[in-house]
Amino acid sequence: MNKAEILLIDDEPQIRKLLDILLVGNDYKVIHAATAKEGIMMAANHSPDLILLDLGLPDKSGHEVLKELRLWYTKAIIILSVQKSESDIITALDSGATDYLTKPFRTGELLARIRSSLRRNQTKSESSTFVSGDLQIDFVARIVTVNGIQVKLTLTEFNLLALFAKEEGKVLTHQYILKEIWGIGYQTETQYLRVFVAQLRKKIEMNPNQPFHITTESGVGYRFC
Amino acid sequence: MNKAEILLIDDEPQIRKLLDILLVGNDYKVIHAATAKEGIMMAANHSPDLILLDLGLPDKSGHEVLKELRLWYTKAIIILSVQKSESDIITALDSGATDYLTKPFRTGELLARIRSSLRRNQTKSESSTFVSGDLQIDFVARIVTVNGIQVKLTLTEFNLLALFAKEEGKVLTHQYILKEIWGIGYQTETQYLRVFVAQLRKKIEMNPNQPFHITTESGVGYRFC
DNA sequence: GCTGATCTTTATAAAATCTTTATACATACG
DNA sequence: CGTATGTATAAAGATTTTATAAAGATCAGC
Repeated sequence: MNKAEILLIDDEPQIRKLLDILLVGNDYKVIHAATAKEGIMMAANHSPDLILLDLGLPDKSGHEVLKELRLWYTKAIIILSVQKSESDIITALDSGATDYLTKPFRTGELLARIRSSLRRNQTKSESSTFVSGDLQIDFVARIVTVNGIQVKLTLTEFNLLALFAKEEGKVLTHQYILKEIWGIGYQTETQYLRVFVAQLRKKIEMNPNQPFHITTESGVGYRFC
Repeated sequence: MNKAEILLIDDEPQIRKLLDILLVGNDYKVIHAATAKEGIMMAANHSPDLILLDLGLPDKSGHEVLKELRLWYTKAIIILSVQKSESDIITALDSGATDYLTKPFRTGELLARIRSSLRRNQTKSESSTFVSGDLQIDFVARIVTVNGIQVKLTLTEFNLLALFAKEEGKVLTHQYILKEIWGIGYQTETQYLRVFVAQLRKKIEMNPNQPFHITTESGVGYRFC
């Protein structure tokens, strides 16, 4: 599981510092922006998993920033603000804020609300994908694409590729692969493996004669990268 | 658009009365429960769009109620509580609460947070209609049209198609589909599935011999797109 | 109980996939 | 160079999986 990336838009350096320590300490990846303009730009470039937005920015009203972000940004936006007026809260929530916390906030509560927001993001699209160069594997949907073009794999071909991807970089012995894909008792049928590796290469390698993803480790097995 | 239905679980009659007036006045349909037991039962029977849950119930801890509800209830649950201790808030949010408001709360803010939660519900769950090329499915009215022409589906056929549409793009295994449509214990009856897929294709595919919407993933299951 | 609709079960042909065989290529080593 | 070992690939054969029709069973409404 990768770290969730949080974009922090706040003009006060002390607050940014404080939150940075808090969030990094809780295993999030944090990126910073000090102004509205910078914040929107970073949101567009990084597409973070969650945005913490201070309403009191120097160059633009936080409500405007929120509206602008919501034109395209669909993940969680939590508002942090010294403003605790009801109208501010209502405006922000109705503009698409996920949550609204007033400063000073309790750090434990902030973390819990971040977890809650991230959790809801996730359930929406839980496609665990693997990417390596031109190759992309979606394990849940069982879709494999090469340069964006979908490739049709049979059951065994897909299982084999998924095994390779899970053990990326390692050398997998013939015996190990045969045991995992075909089961115990097939560990001497290396010819099966050769046939299926050849078929896989034909489907996923740009140039099957000089395989890039699945390389042969003669006498041992295969390596995927 | 139908009125959203809100289940209010609170033992204090005055609060229920107050909230009822507020919510009905804002065009929600409201149902009441005074105890944890009653609340869970009503949630199961009515499947409301949102639950307002008071933590201070007489018969069971609110945290327990929350956990019990979250075993199956996936829509929004907003906690109302006089407890403003941080640990209560954290526990509730981590148990799956959508939001947490401390009493006394401001009515405008409550309404805004309700709107926010309901909005998220909607985008998350499927919109009431699904469109893909020539095919259109109205989940509420249970009507399916192909090129604007209404198609008559039986109960099981419709359930199957709805399941496919909900999980668009993914491969659904035979077992999963059988469990969802026929229930646990039918997971080996793949022949049922084949028969119904063939019937569905005959009804919704332009060219049933070369199916476009429901494709076969041999040895695994089916994919809808 | 009858009727019509739907679901379940059976039978069989067709398609897809997996297994096996055959053969060619590559590399290392005496 | 010739042989041995390991590998790649095509293609034929065997097996599994799937599509479809159609017969039998079940159920609700009249």
